[in-house]
Amino acid sequence: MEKSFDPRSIENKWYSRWEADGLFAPHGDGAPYSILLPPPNVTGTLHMGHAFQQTIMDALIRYHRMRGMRTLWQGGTDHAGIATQKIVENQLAAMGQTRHDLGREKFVERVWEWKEESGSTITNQMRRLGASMDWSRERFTMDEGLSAAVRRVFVQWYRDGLLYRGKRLVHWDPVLMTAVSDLEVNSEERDGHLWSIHYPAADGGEGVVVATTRPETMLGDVAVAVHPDDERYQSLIGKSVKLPLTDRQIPVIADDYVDREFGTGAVKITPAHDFNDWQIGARHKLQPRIILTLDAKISDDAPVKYRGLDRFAARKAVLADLESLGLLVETKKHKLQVPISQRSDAVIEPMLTDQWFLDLTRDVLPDGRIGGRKAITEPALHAVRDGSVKFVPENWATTYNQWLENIQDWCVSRQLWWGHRIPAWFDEAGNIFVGEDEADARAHAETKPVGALRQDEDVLDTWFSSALWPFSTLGWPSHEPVRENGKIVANWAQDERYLPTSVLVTGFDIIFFWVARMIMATQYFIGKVPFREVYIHAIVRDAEGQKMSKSKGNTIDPLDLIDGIDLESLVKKSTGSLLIPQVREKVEKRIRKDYPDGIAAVGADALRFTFAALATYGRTINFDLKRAEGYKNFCNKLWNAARFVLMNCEGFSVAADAKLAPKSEAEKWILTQLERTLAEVEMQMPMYRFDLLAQSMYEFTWNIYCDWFLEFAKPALNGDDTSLADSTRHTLLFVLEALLRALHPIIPFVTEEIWQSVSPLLGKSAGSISTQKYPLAADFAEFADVQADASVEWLRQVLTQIRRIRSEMNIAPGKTIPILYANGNSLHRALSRKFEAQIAFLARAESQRWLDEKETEPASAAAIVGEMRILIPLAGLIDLGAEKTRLTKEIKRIEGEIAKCNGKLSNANFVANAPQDVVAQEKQRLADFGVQLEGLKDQLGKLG
RNA sequence: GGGUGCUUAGCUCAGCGGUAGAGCGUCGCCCUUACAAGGCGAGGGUCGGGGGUUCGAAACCCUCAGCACCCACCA
Repeated sequence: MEKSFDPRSIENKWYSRWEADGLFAPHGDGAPYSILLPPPNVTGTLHMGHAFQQTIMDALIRYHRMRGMRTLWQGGTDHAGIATQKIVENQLAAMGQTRHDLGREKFVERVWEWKEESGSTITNQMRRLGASMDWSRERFTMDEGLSAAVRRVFVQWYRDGLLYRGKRLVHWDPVLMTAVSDLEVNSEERDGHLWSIHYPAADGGEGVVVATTRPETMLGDVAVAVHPDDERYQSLIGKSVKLPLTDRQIPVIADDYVDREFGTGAVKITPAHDFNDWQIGARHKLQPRIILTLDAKISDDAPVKYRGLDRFAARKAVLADLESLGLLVETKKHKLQVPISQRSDAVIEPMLTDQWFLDLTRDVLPDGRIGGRKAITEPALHAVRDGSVKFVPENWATTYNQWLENIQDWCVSRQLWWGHRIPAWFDEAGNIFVGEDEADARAHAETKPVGALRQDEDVLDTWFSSALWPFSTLGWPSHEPVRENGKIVANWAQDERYLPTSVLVTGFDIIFFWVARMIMATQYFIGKVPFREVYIHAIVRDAEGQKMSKSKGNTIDPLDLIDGIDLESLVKKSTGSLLIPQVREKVEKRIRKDYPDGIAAVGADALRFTFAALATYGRTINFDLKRAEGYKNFCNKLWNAARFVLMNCEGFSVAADAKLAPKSEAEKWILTQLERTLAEVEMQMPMYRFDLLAQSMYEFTWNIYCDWFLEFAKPALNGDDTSLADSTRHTLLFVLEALLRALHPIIPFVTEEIWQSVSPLLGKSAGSISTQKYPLAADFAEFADVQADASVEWLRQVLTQIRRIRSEMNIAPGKTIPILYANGNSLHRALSRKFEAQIAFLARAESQRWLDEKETEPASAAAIVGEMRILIPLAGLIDLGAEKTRLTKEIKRIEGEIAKCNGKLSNANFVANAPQDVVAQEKQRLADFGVQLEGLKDQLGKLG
């Protein structure tokens, strides 16, 4: 083995070998264990959040695979409608083209080309990370099988009366020119104004003053509303007012939606351009007036003067005209919530358009097939309530429930070109025909089509196909095997055993978009929940806690951590896509400050271990490069421990069936510690506590195995007792090999590389460590030895005490010292004899002996372990004053502890009420401290 | 307006009823033949404030303060 661990030289080698050997496909007859990959969008490259999530999934998959389960990690990518279309449109824009220049067919071809490119970038990134996904089953949300599932679902829901088309007010993105769902709209607080406008009465009276934040929409006003009990306006209700800037008169209506305290207590009603006004308009049977075009300009239904003006220009014009008419009563600064499109940052416009909706509020199905209220949402609520689907951490169930309980119908149509074309056709009379294809639509038609049929131009919301991911990827609705390039890639009837999947690993940001919708769709069509557990992980942010985003330039490509990147390349990469010079400058400055030397390569294993260690139950993870560097050192530590073991086992090996027979206390101790660590891992894995799991294994590897056991082994290996040396070799190998298996799910590459060298010495061999069994605590229970554990704990205390004295007394590390023992009992004598070699080696003792009862003690520095005293004679070594100071300080500390113990034990309530073992423990502590204090005081006295 | 979290060492975070912890950073001493990407040792916290429950609270309850995030139609 090389002196230092070099991730680059092993990672590619092992990944291609695993993949070529087909290790990632389901094997064996174990119980199924399956995970669905949340399909990444084909919008470019994976970011740290993906890498984090995929590391967690891969660790789970590898762990359960090694536990002997029939493991499927089903993956693929998502077409990501708007997002992907926008990327390609931006590319066209850079060449001065729009999608309309190409036409729909050519444009979609173009997007497919981009999909291929981005898709392969993504799968390459996943491979570099070590993701052991079953690539033979990779799917894409727009491939043929999945498209068939989309059509089937759409048609079925339509025929069940749950999908309908209607003219409704929807959230409209006037830049992208499409409807979006309410989930795709963010509300942002902006500084705006509240304008008060005077609407004169039609009969020449005073009229009314209305308050609005959107004066331009007054052109579409159809009424003014006041509260029915508002005394100020009683005389106006039922009368008309003149709508300024137009020649129209509109009625004053009464509706208790109006808040009398706000503004003037009178509200203009614009049903076509405001969600609230729409409701009021409907209640009062008012005809909406549309005064905006789809690109948010004033339409031809408004007065000539304003036609064609953009909505913001129109606002200025309207205000100016009102001002000059003396109708603008007041202009006040006002903070308001503005709906912003997540996709384009454009201000959303409520727009009256024809769209398709999934009915999520209807109570009863026409044929009563599912029955009960809310055919789609009720079962989804129920599944979480009765524990069929369990959220981890469980408080996310509250979020999920509240959303579902207040859900609105889902607008599923989008005015885009990239996506699943809606399987609906219109005849020349505007009748709708729905079917999986045109023939099917005709066959199910209730009326005879008038003239030719033409398919709906719109596509489905990208989340529509995502909702079907749990079963569409497994081949549904075809019960025939799905073949691609002659190879069977999925067979529904056979693969149904992978449903429900074992766990969904995802972020809380898509509980509504995706998690809830998968539960709804899968229950509706398959009659099963899609997954038993939903592990909601944290969102990855940068070291300062800022959300990672390309526009901030604080994203990191996981590959740049794995392979490293120099500063100039990093700057170029991070600023390349930034168009605004000021932003680019800022980002560059930040990068030069944060990464003055670029990013050092840490390798995939270290990155993975970092993710595991950061996976707490919290909501955010601040990714810190320093952590990754630390875990790179961890990999190196493991590597070097293995080198040490192999160096000391040259020419040594045992047969596969050779029984381990540990001879020394140290060997029994390390096996006991291993068992304990594995028991912790077994607790933590089902709870998804990767942070604790990583910590347990880190602690065992570094602070137990390396820091202590390897050191204990050295004298044994170099001593005269060859059978002890061989036993030690066996244990070194045995524990290391188990440790490698235990760590493999988190750090697969380095463990594989080392295992290939280590396992043959234990008579094992296999193409890959990943085909080996995961080590369980039970496998090591026979070696657990409480006695040895206690003995070695004693030894560690002795050594720690001596080392501390050496350090505090400034004894040069290389200098050997004489050690005297005093006051011990027969057990201490036995232990000191047993560990003589270890103490000599690890404490650099030139001699060790017990003082006789009557022998006078030389002036010494002393350590107290229980009632035993360890003396290091001062002659020439020790600063007497320093030792006195040290003892005094220690005495003070112990006295403090004793006071605390006494406080508790003298409290009658404590003794009476606390559990017996707690009281006993406290008494023991007091006794121990007492012995120690006595020893320390004695020692201080002896120093004069 | 509803909801969900968070506040513990300089930083990032575990701990969630019985002796305050980890990693990183800091400070000493060491190139000791697995590893200087390392070893040995040290320092550092009235666990956001205030009440309460309890023999005992960082942990449980109440309350206040601050910070996040999510949902929601006040023009």
